[in-house]
Amino acid sequence: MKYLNITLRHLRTFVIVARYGSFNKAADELSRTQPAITLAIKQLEEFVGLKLLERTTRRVIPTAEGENFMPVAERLVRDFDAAISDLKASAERRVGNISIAIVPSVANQLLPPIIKTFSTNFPGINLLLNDDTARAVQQKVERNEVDFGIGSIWQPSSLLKYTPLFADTLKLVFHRDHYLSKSDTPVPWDALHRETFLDSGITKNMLARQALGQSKFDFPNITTLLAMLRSNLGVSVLPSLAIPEADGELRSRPLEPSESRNIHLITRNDWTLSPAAEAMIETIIHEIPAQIEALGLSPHHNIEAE
Amino acid sequence: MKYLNITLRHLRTFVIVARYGSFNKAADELSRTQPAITLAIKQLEEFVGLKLLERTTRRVIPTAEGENFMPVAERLVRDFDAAISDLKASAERRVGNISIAIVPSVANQLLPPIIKTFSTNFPGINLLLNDDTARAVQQKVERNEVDFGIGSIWQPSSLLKYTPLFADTLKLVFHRDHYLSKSDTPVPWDALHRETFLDSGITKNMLARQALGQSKFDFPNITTLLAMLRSNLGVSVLPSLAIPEADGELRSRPLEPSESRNIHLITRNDWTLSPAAEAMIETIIHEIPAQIEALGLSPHHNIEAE
DNA sequence: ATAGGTTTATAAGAATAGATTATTAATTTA
DNA sequence: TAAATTAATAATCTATTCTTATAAACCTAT
Repeated sequence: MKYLNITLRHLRTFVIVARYGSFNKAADELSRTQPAITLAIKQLEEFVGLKLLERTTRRVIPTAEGENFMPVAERLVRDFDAAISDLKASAERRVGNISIAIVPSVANQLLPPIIKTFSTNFPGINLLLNDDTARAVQQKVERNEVDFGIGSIWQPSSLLKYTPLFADTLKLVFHRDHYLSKSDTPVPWDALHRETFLDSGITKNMLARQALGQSKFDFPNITTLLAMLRSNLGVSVLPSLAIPEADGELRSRPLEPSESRNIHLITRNDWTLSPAAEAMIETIIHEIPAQIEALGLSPHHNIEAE
Repeated sequence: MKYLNITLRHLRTFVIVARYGSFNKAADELSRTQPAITLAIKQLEEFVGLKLLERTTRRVIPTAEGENFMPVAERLVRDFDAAISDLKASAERRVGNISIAIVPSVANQLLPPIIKTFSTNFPGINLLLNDDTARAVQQKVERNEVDFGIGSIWQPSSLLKYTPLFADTLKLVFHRDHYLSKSDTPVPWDALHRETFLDSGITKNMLARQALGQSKFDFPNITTLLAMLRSNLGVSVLPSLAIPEADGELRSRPLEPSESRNIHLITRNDWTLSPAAEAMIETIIHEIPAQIEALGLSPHHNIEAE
């Protein structure tokens, strides 16, 4: 025995021996043999330089110091076990915290039922939802401010991994009094040149954008844009999720050729997700088909980056 | 790796690695090699089923769970170390409680300066002094009510260990008006037959007692006995420690042959003393010579039991 | 781009601690 | 006084936990 290391096992042994008042019973309880117990107690006593258990072949009782040390040792053992089992609990996804960055359209229309499912399945997990623009979503994931993001691709980054979730079809939106609302057939993109086009944060960075030329109006905030549309200032192109479903004033028509914004799950390449976050992602991927079905969206296509 | 046991060493390793952000630095700090650290972290992570440290070859940072676990692990390590070092501190006699059973004569005359020395050397130790008769001292030690006793031997017991400390010489005591006070030469024991002998708890159980025959007076309480002597009722034999030093009314003469009461340290055979008690005993044994010198007593002789 | 240096991971071997079996010594109980 | 129970000891074996050596991954600088 060179340099002895005292471990929790020594304390655990001590506690059990003191509790049972017997080396044999303790050995039994701990599924070890009696000499192993003798050794452990001996090591502990030698290390601290104190006799902790007074023992004859017939009786084992703690010395004064042993008596004092009992509750301390018990607490240490308990605390340790509790800490490890807490850690395991979080590994088993029973507890945890998740923060998600997400674009508002998805957050508002698609996510609520998914969150409901998730929170009944994992009641111990706290969820923090940040809605933000596609750009901010990407940045927050890059900076590790959130566990993962949901949104479209702002600028592809090698730091990030994009997992396509579904495609949000772009539609032309306008006021019900607008002349376009007379029909609901697909509108060719060219037709937009004739319209007052209201640009949004969403369309500003898209492929089809080039076809539109420069627009006079630019509303990064969706709510403002919708207000403009409601006052029939012009037309805009929006992903269907961003169009309020039950808005009596607004109408929309498909575009020709059909174009869509792909919504991705955005994670960091080099980062391991917490089990809680992983569980959330599993739920999302599992529930998405039912939701896009319900909202009449298509699965993803036209994937820009993988 | 069969069934893995997580120990504090794993937590300690984790804490250091997380703190330094480096396996190599941690290995250095812990005086182990880097692969040992890798293994320990791997074991911990496998056991709890969680990645706690996100590591590339360049950087080591805790995951969300690792971050949460850090303060917990740190506290466990700290608490453990504190508990062990407290235990060692008590082994180093810095704290403790001692209770002693002691005969009043020793307690009053011999012990005060010793206690003073002790309490300056070990300020953290509490002392409880029970004065009692020699018989009660012995009983209290037997029953483990005190850490040890100091007194004469009442009835030798195999349970107890007697360590002679010094010999308290018996003297003949009487009033200054008594005719014996005319001289101060040794008095033969035979001479006592002619005197009214006042028996005490102390002399009642002694060897020389037989020489005295049956006495008419029996005062188990020393104070009463002294009062009787002061009223010149008769003479008595007392160990010198029991004779008040500055009592103008009383006188004493040595006995011939000289007889003495041996004062012992009394401990239980089968019991380990607390370090505090052991320190006290060491002080007593160390200080006794100076004290018996000061009081003019002799070292022990005539040892009845060993 | 590439080479060099730094860092963690892996594999194999050695060292050490811990466990077990068998036995002894001691103490209580009948 | 004998039997039974219990802790201590000794010797052997097992398994964990180190170390050495090497590889793979990644950043930095030229």
